[in-house]
This record gives sequence, C-alpha cells and structure tokens, in this order.
Amino acid sequence: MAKKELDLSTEEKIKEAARKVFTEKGFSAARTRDIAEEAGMNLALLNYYFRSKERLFDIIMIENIQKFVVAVKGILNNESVPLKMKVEQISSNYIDMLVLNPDLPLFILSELRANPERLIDRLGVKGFLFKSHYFKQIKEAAKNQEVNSLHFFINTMALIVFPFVASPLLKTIGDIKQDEFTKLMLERKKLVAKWVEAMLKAK
Amino acid sequence: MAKKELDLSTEEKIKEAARKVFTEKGFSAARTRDIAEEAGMNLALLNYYFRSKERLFDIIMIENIQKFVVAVKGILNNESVPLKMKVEQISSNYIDMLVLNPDLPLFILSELRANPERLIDRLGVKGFLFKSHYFKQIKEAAKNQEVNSLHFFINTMALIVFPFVASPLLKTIGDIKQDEFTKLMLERKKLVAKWVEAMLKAK
DNA sequence: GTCTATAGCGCGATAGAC
DNA sequence: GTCTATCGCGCTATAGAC
Repeated sequence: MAKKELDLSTEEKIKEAARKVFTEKGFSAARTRDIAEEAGMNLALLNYYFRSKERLFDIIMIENIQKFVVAVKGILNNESVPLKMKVEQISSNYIDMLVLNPDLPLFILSELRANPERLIDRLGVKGFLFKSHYFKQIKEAAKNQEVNSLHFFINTMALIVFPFVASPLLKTIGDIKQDEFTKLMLERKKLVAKWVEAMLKAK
Repeated sequence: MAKKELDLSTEEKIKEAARKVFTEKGFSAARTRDIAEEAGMNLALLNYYFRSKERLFDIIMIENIQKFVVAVKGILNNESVPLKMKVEQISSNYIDMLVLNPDLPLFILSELRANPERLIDRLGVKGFLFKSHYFKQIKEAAKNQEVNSLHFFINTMALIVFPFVASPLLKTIGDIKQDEFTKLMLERKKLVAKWVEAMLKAK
C-alpha cells in the first residue's frame, strides 16, 4: 500500500503508459512495443505483469468506464435534488472529468462497437439508468410532452459528451486551438442545464 | 459507364466489401483477407485494383465524408430559407442518411483522431463552415445571448449525430432493439429544430 | 524482477501460372 | 483479370540468463 504509493511501481507505470497509448491509437493500432517504450522499460515486463495485451487492455478499459460511473455516483439517486440542479451537477462533474480526459469518450465508444456486451456486462450497469431517480425526474418533467422521455436523456448526454467526441473535427474545421476548446467546454458547465430545461419546456 | 452499371464490376464489389469491413472494424483491425472474402474473391485482386490497403481505405473514407457534405450541400447557403426551416432540412437529411449508415459518424470520428488534417485537407472544407450563410443565421439568432454562438452550432450537430455515435451504449444499457432505435431517430427529424429554437431563446 | 534473444504466427504484398 | 503459392516483415508472447 504505502510502498506502492511511494515508488510508483513498475506495474503502475505500465498501466499509465498503456492508458495513454491505447487511448490514442485504439486496441488494434496500439503495439505492446509502444507501451513498453512509453513506460521506459522492456517489452517482456508487460507479459510478466499482465498475461497479454488483451488482458492489459481490459483492465484499462474497465477503469476508464468506471470514471463515467464515479462522476455521477451519488447524484443520480439523490432524491432531494431537483432535476435542473441535478443536470447542473452531472454536467459540471462530467465536463471537469472530460477536460482532463478529452479522448475518453471517443475511445470508449469506438472500442465498444466491436464487443458491446462483453465489457458492459462486467460492470453490471444494465438496468442502472432506468431505475435511477434521475430518470424518473426526466419522465416527470417531460410528461406534458408528446414524445418519448428517452429523448431528453439522450439530449443531455449529447450536449455534454458530443463536443469531446467531435473535437478532432471541430479543431480542424473551426481552426480552434486546444486552450480555446477547453475554455468553450468549461463555459458549458453552466449552460447545459439551462438548455435542457428549455428543451423540456419547448412546444 | 453503362457497362459498369450493368455487371457491378469487380472493382465496385471490392469497394462495397471494404466499406463494410472498414466501417465495422476500423482501419487497423480490418484485414485485407476479410475484405477479399466479403467480396467473394481473392486477396490478390485487392492489390491488383488498389495498390495497397491504405489506398483503398483512403478512397472509402473520402467517399464517406462526402456523404456528410452532400447531405447539406445546397441548404447551408440558401439565403431564402429561415434558420428554423434550415435546421429542419439539415436534421431531416442527416437523420435519413444516418439511419441508412448508422456506423458512419463513429467510424469517421475515430479514424480521424489519428490523422485529422491529412484527410480533411484533401476535402477543402477548412473555412467552409464559418463562411456559410447558415452560420451567419445562427450568429444573428444568438446575438441576444451572452455566449459564443459556436455553442449552438455544436449543439445542433450534437442532437443530430450523437445518438448514432452512442448507439452501441444506448442499445446495451437501455435494452433497445434496432427497430426501436430507428423509430426513435426518425422521430428526431422534426424535434431537433424545435429544440434548437428553444435553446436559442433560453434565458 | 528485469533483461536479451528468439520463437511462432498472422499480416500485407507480390511473383508467376493460367 | 483472376487465381495459388509464398515471401518477408512486424507483431505478441516466451525461454532463459542474470
């Protein structure tokens, strides 16, 4: 425990390097040699600590997905927080996390495409969303609307996550620098809840 | 010309197969052997018609990106169409196209991450967006808002594209079947413009 | 635990017969 | 144009010295 925190163990160095290389290139394009080099050590150690490239990848991926769970844990089912404030908290937490890990959503979504259920099953979040108090609140707020309330859940996620997924395009097409992009994203922490509220009231 | 349309040439068969395999697996995970098999022919023919895997990929990718351009060509700069109607047309065209090619956005965005400018440069759409009449209209509509009007361009794209990017997750977490998903998406053809309008007016 | 060296194999690409 | 057979490389994984 204390020892690990002191010397940042070899195992942790490898994981750090793997996180970086996998996130940048995806599973198939990433090479174990890249990861070893990034970690400043030999290739053979990767297979000593983790049995294979695939096992290392799974560990990283699970941890990445957990970041999405952790960021809203404790918020979703807090029954004393009204919807608008809840959306504000969710946006704020997610955007802060995504500014630090901007490649995360695109990485997760593109790697999930190949085998969606293998990884999701292992997390046990299958019905999680629909059972949450948050989803009940959306339903309640959208009940005077004639459309499926799932749309508003999708829209909220879209406003929070999409800019990060599309950032390579935005930056290139719009000629936006990294710090401008970050500034724009931080502005959205307050705006998303306002926009969601407006959509819920729209007619 | 006429000949090609009649027999659906070998070259076209390969491109069709490549489109499918690349879109499903991404460049690195796709194998030329898969493409050849999918096209019902031998691996050697791939290199006879296209010099290499990379050249074949580039051709497919360019065509894919073109689909996004084609879907809004003629709309963006039509000065006689008011903003709300323009957003309706854009949503409608894009959603129709995306229902037919649901994997397209995730494919393009994840492959673009590696080399953003190499492919975009070849298309000459660099300043395209900001010069468009559509963008001027957004600016005009958002001028009483205190925030960067770029947000509203991002939001519109988010509402249209994000559900398709996140569909593997939505389907798994939300237990949504393919035809339910398609039905939901088609509903959005009319809704997006309404929502964008509401966000523009929000305070 | 960490290294070097290499096994073993799957990949993209090509030579050459038809 | 289309096939079979094969080259040669680069990858993951492992054996074995230290």
